[in-house]
Amino acid sequence: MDSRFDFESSRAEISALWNSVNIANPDIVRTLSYSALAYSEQMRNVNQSSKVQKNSHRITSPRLEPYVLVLPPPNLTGILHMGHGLNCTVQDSIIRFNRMLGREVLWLPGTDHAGIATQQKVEAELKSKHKTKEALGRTAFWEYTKQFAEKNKDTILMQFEMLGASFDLGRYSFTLDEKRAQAVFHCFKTLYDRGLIYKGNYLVNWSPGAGTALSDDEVEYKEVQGHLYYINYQLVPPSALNVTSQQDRIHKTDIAQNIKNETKVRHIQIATTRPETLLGDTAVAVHPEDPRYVDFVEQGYSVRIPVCGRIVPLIADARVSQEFGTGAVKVTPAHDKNDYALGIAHELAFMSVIDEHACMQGDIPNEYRGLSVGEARSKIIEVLEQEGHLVCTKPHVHQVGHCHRTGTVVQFLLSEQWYVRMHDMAQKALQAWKRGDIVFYPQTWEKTFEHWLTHVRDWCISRQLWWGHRIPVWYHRETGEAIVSISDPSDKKGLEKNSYVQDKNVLDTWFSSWLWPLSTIGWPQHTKEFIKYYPNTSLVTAYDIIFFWVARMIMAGIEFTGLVPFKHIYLHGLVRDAQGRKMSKSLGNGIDPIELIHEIGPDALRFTLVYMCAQGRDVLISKDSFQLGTKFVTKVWNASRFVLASCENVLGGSGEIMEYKEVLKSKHLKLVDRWIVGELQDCARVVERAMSQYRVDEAAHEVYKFFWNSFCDWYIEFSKFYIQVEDDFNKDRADKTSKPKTSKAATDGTRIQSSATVLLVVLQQSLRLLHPFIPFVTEKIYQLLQDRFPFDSDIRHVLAAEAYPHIDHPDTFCHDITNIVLPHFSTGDNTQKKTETREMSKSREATEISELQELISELRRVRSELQLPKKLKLDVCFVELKDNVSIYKHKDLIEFLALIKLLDSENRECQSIKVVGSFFEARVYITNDDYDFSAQTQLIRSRLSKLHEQEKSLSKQLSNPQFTQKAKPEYREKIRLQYETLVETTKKLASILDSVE
RNA sequence: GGGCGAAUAGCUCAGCUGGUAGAGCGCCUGCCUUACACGCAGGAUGUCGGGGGUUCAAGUCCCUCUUCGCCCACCA
Repeated sequence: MDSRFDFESSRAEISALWNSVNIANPDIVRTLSYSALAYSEQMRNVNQSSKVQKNSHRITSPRLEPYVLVLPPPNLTGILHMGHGLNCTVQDSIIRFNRMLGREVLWLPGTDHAGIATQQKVEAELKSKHKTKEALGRTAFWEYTKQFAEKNKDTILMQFEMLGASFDLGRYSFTLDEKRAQAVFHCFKTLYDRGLIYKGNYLVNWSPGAGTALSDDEVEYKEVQGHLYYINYQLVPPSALNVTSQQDRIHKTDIAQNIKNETKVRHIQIATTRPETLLGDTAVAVHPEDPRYVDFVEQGYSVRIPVCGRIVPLIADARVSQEFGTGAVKVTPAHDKNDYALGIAHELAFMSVIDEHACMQGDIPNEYRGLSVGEARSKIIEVLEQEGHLVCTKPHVHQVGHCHRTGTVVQFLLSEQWYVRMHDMAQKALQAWKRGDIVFYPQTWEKTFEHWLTHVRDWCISRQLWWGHRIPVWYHRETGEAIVSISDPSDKKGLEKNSYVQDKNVLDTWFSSWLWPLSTIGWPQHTKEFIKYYPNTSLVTAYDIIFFWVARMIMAGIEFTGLVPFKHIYLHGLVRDAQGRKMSKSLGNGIDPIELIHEIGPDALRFTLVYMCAQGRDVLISKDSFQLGTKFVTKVWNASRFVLASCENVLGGSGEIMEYKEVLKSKHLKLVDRWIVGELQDCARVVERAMSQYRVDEAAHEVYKFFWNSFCDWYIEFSKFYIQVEDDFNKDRADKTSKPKTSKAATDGTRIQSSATVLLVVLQQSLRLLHPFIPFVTEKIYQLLQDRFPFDSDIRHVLAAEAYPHIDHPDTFCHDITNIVLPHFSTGDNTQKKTETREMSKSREATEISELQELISELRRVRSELQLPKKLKLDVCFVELKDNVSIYKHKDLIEFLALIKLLDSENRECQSIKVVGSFFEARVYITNDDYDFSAQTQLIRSRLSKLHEQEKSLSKQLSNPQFTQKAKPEYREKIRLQYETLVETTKKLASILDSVE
């Protein structure tokens, strides 16, 4: 075995192993132990699930519901980015964890056709080939795009496999496939029949870049440094107007003469950021109480628009702010949201002067027709300046809507579109949330969710695209009658074919995505799958699509089934670079997950992401961040390598392992064995609690700490003593010391073997603990472990299908190669008394092990601080040992790990220094070196000053009567004990200082 | 304008229900100790953004101010 895990060569092999047992398919009964060969016989009928489960060894418990999760379908526009990497990793960790808990797990994958984004990409591709979609025609374009999507789908699924995603590919869904199309149609028809879908001519957000209308949510407002142009509009007194022309005074330019005849030409000044829209102005509005303009309004003045000379009314409306600009606003009802509302209220004319390409059009002076909005703006400013209408220009920062897909500035146009009425659905969703049917993790998002639903507006669902679900509405060629139908209704109506023509537009992509939890499991049919898996357990996604997707899914779920689509929503953060910027191609700060997998492996990538995914926070990473995962995976690999090699050495190969079932009785287990098992179980418990709260980062932290600090730093080091006892070190010591001591372990073969076996078991269990996060390396080791020490003679166990170590499943803890019953943790007996004894003995042992660790650390510290060479064995003698002789039980272990020799009596012949701990005072002899004691004095001094400070604060606290009266007794006692220990330690240290000086 | 969040070691961040501050990286010292130098053993480092309050006790709860993010809405 190499000292680095060769993930490149193992990845495919392990994926193949998982595939061979179809790990992701919930329809297969998994006995705890898989037989790859026999797996096909385990296919079961869903109907018989309960029966089969009962007979299987699987730890599936009836009290556990199935765990159901749908993958947020990635867009088929390209390849996966780091955000997908995070999303996938988090879900897979949750899924693997729940699978190992014995739940029936369904994780359903799929992809999204992403209407606008995909069509954009394809059109760009066509453009580079000097083609257009129009030249291709709708059918050919569709086929072309389909192929494009198909190609990306293959890449994306391969990438998911590289990440280790254990979703059920057999249930792969695509938002645009036949089944999903059925669901979309059913949805449309139902909503239409319920009166929740309507068509109308309204002001829409129009993306000139994508050539389609957008929903409000697809518009991104960005701050833009623009200008505020102050323009004089000429005031026209009613006398100048021909009374009979009041009705159609717009376009009347022949009254210009009348105006000229007025002696005093007066102006009203307006302010605008979009002067080009003045061509579409059909009024000027002021506040009804604005003293500057109130007279003009009352007297029925009109206004003459510069450039085009049109006369429009001066209107009064309370929505106009007196404070902003000049208090007078030009009104362009066809191209501005607020003006649209004014236009409706005052029955103004709607003049469309901007077309769908953001070019000027309509009833405007010829020289402007066809100019782009930008060109028109420049030209109009020029003309206004020449004609003296432009008063001034001021810089102005304002928010401008941009198409969130193409980035082009959104225009507001009048257009006929389809809409979904949202209000009632939103109310139902709010009620469900208030009832607690749905819970957000972290909960902070609930307010955002509530706010959006409370203020939701109708959803524009039609898109002027070709790639998507065609709107299932057919219009009669002559009568215009509209029929909702998936295909030409002519036949059904007994009419000639092609009597109807289908709506040209397609539906918003989200109109299929919002059905995702429904459509992927059979809806609108009430299939068994649907009944079993709906509602899903949870949804795991990034917070940026809470409106687009999450809120809408909830509404759809409730609208169509009366139930929320999932119970938990875990919203994780976005992946950003180390400076907190979004990863993007233009910034060049992106990290390609697949490239990185080739570099560091999937486990290192996964572990880092999960470790850093703190709730409610974005994940800021640079390439350096991944060291964390890389190092951890290597550590796991090497520790396992050591365990395997050592155990092979001690146990001598695979055949013998079976005998150890007998050997491993509790009486052979040592303190350190029980300790590490306890640590492992504690860790598993914390992981379970963390995972149930979607605190994946915390779970990762815990397993990291357990594996590295407890298992590697302590337990493996302990075990080296028990299994490597007959090495040179001990021989050396035996030669040197007057009283040679053969280790107990060395003389007791059974004990070595049991130690090795426990080591194997703990490793095996640790692998299970780690597997949800780093599946590849752990699975690889699990297989290697079985190569040498098969758990069962005929069955090859797959780690991904093993049981998670769990305190509540004692039988699952040490199964297979061991069946050892661990005295403290066996739960066979639950009587109160026994529990107490167990707890007491657990705490006594906990003290023992922490004292052992403290002593070893202190002795190591002395060596390190005094810079004594490692090879120098130090003699140590206890001067004082606080009511604890049990430490002597571990004499050999201490000597081994601290590289010392414990003497029975004080040796006064050479120099020595004292070491003080919380429960001991010892003398360390420095035999064969001259040693400068001043260094030690220095160290003691600095330590003393710290202790004194602590002592002071504790004593202050203890002498406070308030504290003694009010603090919790347990805490008071704790502080008192702490203080006593501190005083004692300080005393000892002080006396050492005295003796040295 | 409304909402949410963040300010903790040089850097990036943990710190769940109040009990006397942690990790990784970086830094210093010593080690290539036959699992691992992507390592081991030690070590240093913090007025927990400022101010006030509640409490025996506040990084943690409340108020307030400052700075910085994000989301939503928007006065043209």
